[in-house]
Amino acid sequence: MGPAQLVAPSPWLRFSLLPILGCSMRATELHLVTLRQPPAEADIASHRWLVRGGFIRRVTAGVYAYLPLMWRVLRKVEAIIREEMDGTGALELRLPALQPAELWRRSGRWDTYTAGEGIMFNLRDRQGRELGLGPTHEEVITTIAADLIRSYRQLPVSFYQLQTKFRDEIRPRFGLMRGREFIMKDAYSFHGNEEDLRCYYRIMDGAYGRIFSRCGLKVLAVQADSGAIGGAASQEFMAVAEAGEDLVLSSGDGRYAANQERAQSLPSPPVPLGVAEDRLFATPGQASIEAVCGAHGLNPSQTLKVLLHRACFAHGPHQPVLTVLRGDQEVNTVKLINVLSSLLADRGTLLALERLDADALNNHGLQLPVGFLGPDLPDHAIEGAPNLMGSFVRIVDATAADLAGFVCGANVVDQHRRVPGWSALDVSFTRADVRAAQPGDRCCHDPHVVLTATRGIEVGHIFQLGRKYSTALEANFTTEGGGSEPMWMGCYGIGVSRLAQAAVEQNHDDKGILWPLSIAPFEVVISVANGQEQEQRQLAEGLYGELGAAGVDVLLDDRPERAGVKFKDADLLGIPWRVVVGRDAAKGQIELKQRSKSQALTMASSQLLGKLLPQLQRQRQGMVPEEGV
RNA sequence: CGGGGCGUAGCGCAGUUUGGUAGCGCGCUUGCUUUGGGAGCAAGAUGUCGCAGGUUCAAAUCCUGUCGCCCCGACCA
Repeated sequence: MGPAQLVAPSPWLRFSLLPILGCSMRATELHLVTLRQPPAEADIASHRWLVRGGFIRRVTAGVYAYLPLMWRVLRKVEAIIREEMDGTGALELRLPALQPAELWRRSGRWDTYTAGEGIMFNLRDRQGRELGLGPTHEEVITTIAADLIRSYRQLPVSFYQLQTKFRDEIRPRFGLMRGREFIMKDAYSFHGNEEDLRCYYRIMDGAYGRIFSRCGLKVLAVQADSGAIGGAASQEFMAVAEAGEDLVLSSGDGRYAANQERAQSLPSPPVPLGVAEDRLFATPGQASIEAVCGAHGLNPSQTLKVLLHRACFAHGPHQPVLTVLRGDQEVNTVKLINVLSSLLADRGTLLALERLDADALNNHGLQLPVGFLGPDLPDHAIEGAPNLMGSFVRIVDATAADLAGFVCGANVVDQHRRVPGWSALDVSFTRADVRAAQPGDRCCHDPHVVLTATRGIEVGHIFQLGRKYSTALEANFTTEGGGSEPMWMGCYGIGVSRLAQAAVEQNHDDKGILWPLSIAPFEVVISVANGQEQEQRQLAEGLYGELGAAGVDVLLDDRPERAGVKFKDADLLGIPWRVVVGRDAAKGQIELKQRSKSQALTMASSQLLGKLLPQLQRQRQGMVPEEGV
């Protein structure tokens, strides 16, 4: 029979009796459900801890419920984002998630996002109208801007929203890292000229740096590919983490960092190969570069690698593509897609690029000497294949094009060929950079510096879109001179829910999460070691009231659990500061401990606020606490 | 979409090969004891064994289909 029952006979009554204490809360009211065992669904640390700590629950593949603890974290992240966005002059609004296909057809993205990548959830309503759930909002905001903005006098303007986004990911994974429904901050800016866009882009760049740093994340800003969204300059913000899905290549001198999709580097020089005359030689069963090199004492850089692809465009037949790289290089499909897109711009959007390996060729009804292909593979080799029309688009990477003599396949099984130079081959190529930069490659800006690899989680991406969408959607404004021009646009995204999980990925140990204070669900937890002791309860209640009144987000762990359980849970939840009210409560003494430290500090309870508040102030501004606490 | 794996209590799992009353640990409920790092004892509750067909006297177990989930790959502001 606890005293609580005397005060509040109905569990609902207590709400009307609650004093207003900021965002403080009692564990008995929080509906805290932690798991002792790691869930089977989770594969990476941050996912495991978020589920074990009772922050999130999976509803279906790639779709999560944010439980009250997580919601507190997300609200704090959002608050930081709002402050920084408002600081750039951006205006918050909220756009619909449900969008008409018509808008996406006007920008030309409906097919890419539904038929092509298939990333947009789409549906027909009862009248047969086609709709999509927004994976991004360029179309809607551009239409609105076109409606609102008439004159250069109204520019520039920037809108942002915090909203649920939908993407039908082929393989959702890692909890909130790659979900099919997630929270995103997206901002869109409109400008009268390109210089103004560039200027605001730099302002956003700065705001992004502050947002991530205030959220306690270690983030690398890297050059990025613009992808399906289009546009010119673009930069990604990568939270450094082993579990990250992206590979970042950066130079030790800090002057260059790029997503591997985009990264450029100097290839290693090839081992020279003098070829006196063009001749065939037998390579029985040697269908790989390694096999040929091993058997004939060659270096891979003395050979050519030939890859076949099938490019599916929105208009026109499927295009066969033949790509040549130096034997020691790998293709970068993102670069290849970009090259093909611009080369065949009249075919519309490139919907898919399928690699034609031996199996795929078989499925297309073709028998080619795979493993023995040469750059001069004749066009008639693919005649009769129902899904491949016309002649090859032939692309040669610079590394291959620059070779004087080389070894390549002879287009005959078990035959390779020594070729004295490209002039010996009677075919023409488009020269392009389609090779993947690799860690260890020399940097373009300084050949003495090599690229190193870091894995990262993309938590933000900013783009200078230019006038792609404003042109397609006729978002024009009247210029000072009285003419009419499409507006210049930028867009700026932050994966809010992903950011929160990235923070966990960067800040955990074997006991649980270590939230950065600025986004922790609570700043302080008061653990009552033994809730049956009158002195402990009273002292804890007093401190709870004081901290709450001082504007601290404090959790009072008043559950009827043993001390060990409360300590384990406090560590699991990752609350940055813990106040233990325990055996010395009768003497008015308490313990103060940081989640990240093993040492606790014993002090009189009257000293707590004086010690703690200045430290909290520092940490809220993104600084580390002083030593000795 | 290709390859692999898994669906049994709230969570983690055994049982499936060889068909025969549905189990273990944690959690949950009640009581007593305990009370500073996930307590002890005792008593208890909880399952359409993912779903639908089929085989059989009998199916968690065998067969067929189907749905869902996880991992690898492909893919991906």
